[in-house]
Amino acid sequence: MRIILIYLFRLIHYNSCMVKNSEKILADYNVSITNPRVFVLEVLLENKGPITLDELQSTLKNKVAKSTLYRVLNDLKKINILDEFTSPENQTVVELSLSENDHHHHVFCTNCGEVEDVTLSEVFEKQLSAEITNIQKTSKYRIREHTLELIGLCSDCD
Amino acid sequence: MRIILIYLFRLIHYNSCMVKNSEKILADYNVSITNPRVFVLEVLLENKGPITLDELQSTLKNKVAKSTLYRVLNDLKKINILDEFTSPENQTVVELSLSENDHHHHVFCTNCGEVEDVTLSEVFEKQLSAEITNIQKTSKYRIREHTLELIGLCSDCD
DNA sequence: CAATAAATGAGATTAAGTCTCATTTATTAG
DNA sequence: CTAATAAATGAGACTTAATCTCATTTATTG
Repeated sequence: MRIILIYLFRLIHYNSCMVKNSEKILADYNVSITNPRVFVLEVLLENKGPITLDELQSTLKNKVAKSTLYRVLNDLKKINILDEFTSPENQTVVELSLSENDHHHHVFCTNCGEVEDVTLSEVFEKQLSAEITNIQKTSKYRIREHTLELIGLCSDCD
Repeated sequence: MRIILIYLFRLIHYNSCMVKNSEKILADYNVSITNPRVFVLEVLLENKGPITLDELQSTLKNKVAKSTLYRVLNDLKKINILDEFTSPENQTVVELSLSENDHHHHVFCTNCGEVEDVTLSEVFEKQLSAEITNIQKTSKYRIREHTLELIGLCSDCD
């Protein structure tokens, strides 16, 4: 019983923190605090990492209308705290990017579609920058960004 | 006049080669040789590199029905000579991959949507393999493939 | 060349994402 | 706090890329 109470307490505490965070984020970016925005942000914060739109939608089913979900995601993209990309299996994936300096990449499971963040070593990112500098010398492109996608199987599907 | 004739000769020669190549490819893969398949392959061969579906479609307009174009592309994917991917601007891009050993990457123009192939230096691909090996040690994913996307502006849009 | 199987074209269908508009919710001035 | 105004939402219509259906055409095989 005691364990259950502790668990419940933690759960409530945890969730209220998420709500607080969500509201703070919206306030910080001068975006009005509304239920749908808080709900979406909560899920994105709790998830901690990239999430497929399918998963996001089914999590929020009956809480946020489809049109509103897409609108909220576009709001978050506009204030530059949401990344959106397409998986190799053509699923739309979405991820909060709250801090400037969290450059990272993604690894995809080709079977179940799960995605996770991957951070490359500093040494390697430097090697990569050097390579890009070299490529620019002979390329007609001015390169501003890069993304490395790793593709494989997660332990569940392997 | 002579120059024009030489040009025309080259053009005809070039095009007939493409047709030949297209038919040979289809024959090699035991796929029956039909007009739509030859038309699509010709465009992909002439283009020499990645091409957006929009561009492919407008090039083939009135020659191949939309449903057939998609079917032919799926045929080529099935025999494993066509790669398909999505650009950062959400355009579908398609590219022939005829030889096994032409591992390469892509650079995208965020303005006009143009895409080109990029080949990384051998040294850097080795550094990349090493980094992936390291990542695997602590990751729950078994990594089978990787793609590096470079994003920027082409000289026309810069 | 005839019979059979495969591929095509035209348009219907599906599903992700956007748009519209009447209603609800948030913000602001008093 | 309340009324007036502005912004956001929900429900469902609309758009568009991609797939599917089926009658017709084209390729293949005997």
